[in-house]
Amino acid sequence: MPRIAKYDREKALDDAVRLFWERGYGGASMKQIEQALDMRPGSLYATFGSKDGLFREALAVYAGRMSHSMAEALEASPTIMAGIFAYLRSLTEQITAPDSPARACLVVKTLLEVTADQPELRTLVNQRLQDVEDHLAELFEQARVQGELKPGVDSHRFARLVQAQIMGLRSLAQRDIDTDSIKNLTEDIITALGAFTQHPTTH
Amino acid sequence: MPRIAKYDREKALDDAVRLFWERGYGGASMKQIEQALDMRPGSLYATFGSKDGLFREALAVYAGRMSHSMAEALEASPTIMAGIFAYLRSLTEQITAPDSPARACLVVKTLLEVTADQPELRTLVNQRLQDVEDHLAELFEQARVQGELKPGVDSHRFARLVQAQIMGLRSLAQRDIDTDSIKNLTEDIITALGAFTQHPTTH
DNA sequence: GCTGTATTTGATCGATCATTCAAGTTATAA
DNA sequence: TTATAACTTGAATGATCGATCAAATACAGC
Repeated sequence: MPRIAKYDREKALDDAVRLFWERGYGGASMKQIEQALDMRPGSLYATFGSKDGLFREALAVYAGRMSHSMAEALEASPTIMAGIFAYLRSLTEQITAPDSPARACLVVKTLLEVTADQPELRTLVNQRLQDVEDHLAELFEQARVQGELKPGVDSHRFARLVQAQIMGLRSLAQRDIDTDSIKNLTEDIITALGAFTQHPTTH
Repeated sequence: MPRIAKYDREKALDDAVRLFWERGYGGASMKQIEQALDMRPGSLYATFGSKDGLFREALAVYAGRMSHSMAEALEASPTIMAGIFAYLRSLTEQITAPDSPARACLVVKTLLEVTADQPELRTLVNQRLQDVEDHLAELFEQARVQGELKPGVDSHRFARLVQAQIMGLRSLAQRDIDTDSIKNLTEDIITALGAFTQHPTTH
């Protein structure tokens, strides 16, 4: 059994995430992928099957990191809503970092890029976003029971509102805009969401 | 002086808006443009110069319609904030219409699609979004003076919040999601923005 | 109807797209 | 050391990209 894989799969996927995040699925050519991953076509196709296959794996890595980042913020916070707000602030730090490939979310970029003739990719992206909604909804259901949310707040509906806030924050941050404005926006979003929270426990 | 222009420029641009809105700039090939506009390459290039030129004109038409739609809502409303909320509801109706090419905003789709090697397009899109921010900021400055906004609200900062809300609403609406959820989201966004408004005058 | 010119057509351009694969290289097992 | 299998290389594939242009077409003025 000879020849160990020269290229580190994790390293390659990390480079792929960076490239796809920066340029989008259609905007990243195989030639650019070859350069970014320092792999030749044969190795790429042997390892990932296709550009589509590579993108799927890169998207999974990206989504895993995002959800890990949210989990961290939640663990470090006393309440769920405090954790959500901490996550928004941490996310703002991440995307305003000078080496961030983009500020907008890769999943949302793909959602807005994908067309009807890529049904599998479309389904995949929708599933990722549904998963996030479901995860948020579970959290908010707990928060509701614990009295962190105003009476009558629907957890799934609130989850979609929060998801829309994140999409809006990160899309607006994709504009040529200064960091302070983005941080102010994050604070304003937290304030706006305050319309749905019970106040003693949050902020 | 023979030969009158066979193809109606407005009709052609309308078709171009539909196609670009649905498929994005990179996702629309010249072949598809030829089909959608029922024009052959020579005519297309004689009329619009390039794919880029056609897109710029289509984007201007699109942006003009959006700003017209907002102006309509404002005219029909007693206060500025009521007009903004009416616009959000009208926008929701528009994008959930069965024949809408997409729910997400063409300008935002382009913002998330465009890369560093398209600096003119990037600048163009950023300028459009800055124009919207400036227009909203003027409106909110009026609203502030008229007591529609809570004391201390910064008009430009609030304008960016509202722009982010629209981006978030329309991006989330791009998911495979039912119309009722989108309408609920719109109402929740209006509720959330209530954190910045003086209440007797709005809703 | 004829002439002249603006417009349209459609073949064609070189470049780039994602992908394939035969040949070469390298490391392990015997 | 040799054999073998896994991996890498890079040229080549056909398709499609945006764009060009000579030839055909259609309309206004006479």
